[in-house]
Amino acid sequence: MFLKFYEHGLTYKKEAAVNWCPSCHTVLANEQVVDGHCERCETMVEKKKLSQWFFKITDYAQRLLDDLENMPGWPDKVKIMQQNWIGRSEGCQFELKIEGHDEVLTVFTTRPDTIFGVTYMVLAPEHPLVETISQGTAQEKAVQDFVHRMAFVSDVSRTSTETKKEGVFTGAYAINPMNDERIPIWIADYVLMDYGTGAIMAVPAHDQRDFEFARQYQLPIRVVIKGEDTPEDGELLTEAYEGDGVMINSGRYNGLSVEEGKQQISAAIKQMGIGENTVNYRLRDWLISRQRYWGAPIPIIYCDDCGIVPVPYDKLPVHLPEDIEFKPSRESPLNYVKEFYETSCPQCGKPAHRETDTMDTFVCSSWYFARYCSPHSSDLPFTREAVDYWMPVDQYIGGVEHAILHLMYSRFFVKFLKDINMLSCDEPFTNLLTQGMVLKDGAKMSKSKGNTVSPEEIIERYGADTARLFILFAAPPERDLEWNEQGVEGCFRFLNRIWKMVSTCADLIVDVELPADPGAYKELDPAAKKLRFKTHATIKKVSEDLEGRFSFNTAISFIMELSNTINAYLNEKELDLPVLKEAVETMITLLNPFAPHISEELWAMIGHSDILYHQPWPQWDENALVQDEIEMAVQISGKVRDHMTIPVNTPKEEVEALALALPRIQELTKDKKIVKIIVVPDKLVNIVAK
RNA sequence: GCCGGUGUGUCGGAAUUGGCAGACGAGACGGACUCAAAAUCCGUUGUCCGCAAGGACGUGUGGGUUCGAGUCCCACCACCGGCACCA
Repeated sequence: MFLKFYEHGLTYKKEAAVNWCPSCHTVLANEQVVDGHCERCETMVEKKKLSQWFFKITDYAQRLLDDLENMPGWPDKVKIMQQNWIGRSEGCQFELKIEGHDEVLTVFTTRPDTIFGVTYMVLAPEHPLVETISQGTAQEKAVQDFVHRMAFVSDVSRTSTETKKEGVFTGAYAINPMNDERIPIWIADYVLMDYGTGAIMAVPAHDQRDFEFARQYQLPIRVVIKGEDTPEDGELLTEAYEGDGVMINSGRYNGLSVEEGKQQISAAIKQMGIGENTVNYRLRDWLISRQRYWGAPIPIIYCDDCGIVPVPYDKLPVHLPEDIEFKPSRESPLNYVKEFYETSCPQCGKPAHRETDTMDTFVCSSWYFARYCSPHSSDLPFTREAVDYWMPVDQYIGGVEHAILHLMYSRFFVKFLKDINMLSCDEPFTNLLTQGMVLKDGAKMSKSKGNTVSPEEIIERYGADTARLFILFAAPPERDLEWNEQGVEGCFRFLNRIWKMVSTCADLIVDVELPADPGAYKELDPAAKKLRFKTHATIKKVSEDLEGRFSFNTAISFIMELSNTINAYLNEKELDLPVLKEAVETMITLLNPFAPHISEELWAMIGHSDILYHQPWPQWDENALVQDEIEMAVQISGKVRDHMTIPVNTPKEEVEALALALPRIQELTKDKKIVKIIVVPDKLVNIVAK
């Protein structure tokens, strides 16, 4: 995989200030840094300049974004998180001349309409022009000090909105291409080198960050967009005005709206040949090097003569040495394994050395599902035929914590694999369910918090069926679930009740033959008919809840209801044994996915010698769901006042008449005028009376 | 700050399309069984008024649409999650 990306120019090595976790002793991708802390061990990450391997995921930014539109099977939450992470923004990139220098300064802005409001420029401290333009000015020393200091400030504190912005004048000036004004060039911590061009035009009147900086360093603030009640004098502003309005102080563009201004000024910039409309993404390339032992080796050899040489395909895979020693330095032990490290150059044959960094484990998890489709393929990672048959995955289940890690990396991989013709789907996972976590005392179970519940203990005490039943019953799958001992107890009791109930009636039904033709159930006494209705209503509800809805908790509650109904039926004087048997069998069968062990036992107990798991899922009989009579609610002006039991499909007029004839309704409406009557067939009737 | 999501009894949660809110489970209370306890079984359990029949109120708050709103619309509050100096 790595070589494929490499061949297509999507893998590159570059020196950059990267995220370094001092505790894990490795670098991390942007996605693995949460609030400035390491995703794994929560240590504060540092910045370190290192030469590292990257995957060019940014080349796929637009497609990763666009295709989210066609993924109805994914939760919006996850799609929005990916959208934000990719962070597309449209704007205009253009060049400015620097007074007294040949170099030009390139900036990116989403607000070209505010170009007449530029009162200073800002470069990131790491910007390559910083040294050149400050050289020989009175500011040179101050600039050097500032740049030096910034190199040691962590990204977290630098990019925090809380910390005060800091900057220093470079001594140089740029020329505003629209009005030839001289604009001082500053450097400041609030501009980031790795976004856009690392340089901005500052418009303090219409950008809050620029506004704060300008106020702090007494830089001028010029209003160029007039909102409804905003002052025209920048000195009177209390905060930047970022809303819509009419352009002012902008020469021949005065009077235009923000939208018109954006278009016309970027058109002018393009015409002048100094810039064009561009799109920027917040998404950065994926840093995949790791200084860990565990991980796929990066198949690269460094040769003094040939440089970077990929390991040839016939020498793959590169195996990790197993005879290794972990040193307390926590450096990757691969650096000390000569047999691994030392090798020869595949091109010239001279002694060379291997890359000792390994790949981020997310690389491997980005395509394992394709490998799963053809696990036995030995010469290829997977065969085209197998992936085309199985992929994409119909239903994927995982935690939300992977929303912008695994789930985006995998999408990137699949798109690339499609591009190089290794598979033919656009997306890896058609439907996604983000399941919740199991919590104890309101927190994620973890050893360090000491709030774990050991599965062995639960299984020992209640059995695996109870544990499974509780987990599925306590909350819908996408929600977090609080582990509750009493709830577990409740599920255990439920299974015990069923066991007892089936035990007591097994003798009654064990030899009963169920009629093959459902028509045989026609003549039933009311109690039996009710039970049969419940049986089939339960089949329907449980089937519907499992299919697509994944509503396991409600499915289980319906089975509990059926069990309660059967239990009540057993008190009847006359039992209809086929109906009873059908109900009991159905209950056991529906319970099978949730409590496989006990349901198999019960299945055997009522006389079956085959395995329940092999039985087909029960089908409901629509005829059993047809009721003769139905209870309707009778409302007066939206409030339920009475009920009546009437035949189903009673015509509207009759329902109205019956409702009005009820003594209670007569009583309550006798002094009132009936305005109108609404009948919802077989549900309720609402009499509007004044 | 921006963008999402959620808000229902004592608790976990139902209510799938605007149609009887609180299914199912837990907890609590009362009763049966027991010398007693546990387990089990039966009953009650949204709040308030009432001996009762019944009534009033009730899905975060305030308003709106509708014969009818937990569900739709507007504003606000609280909590959770994501992003956060991205120009």
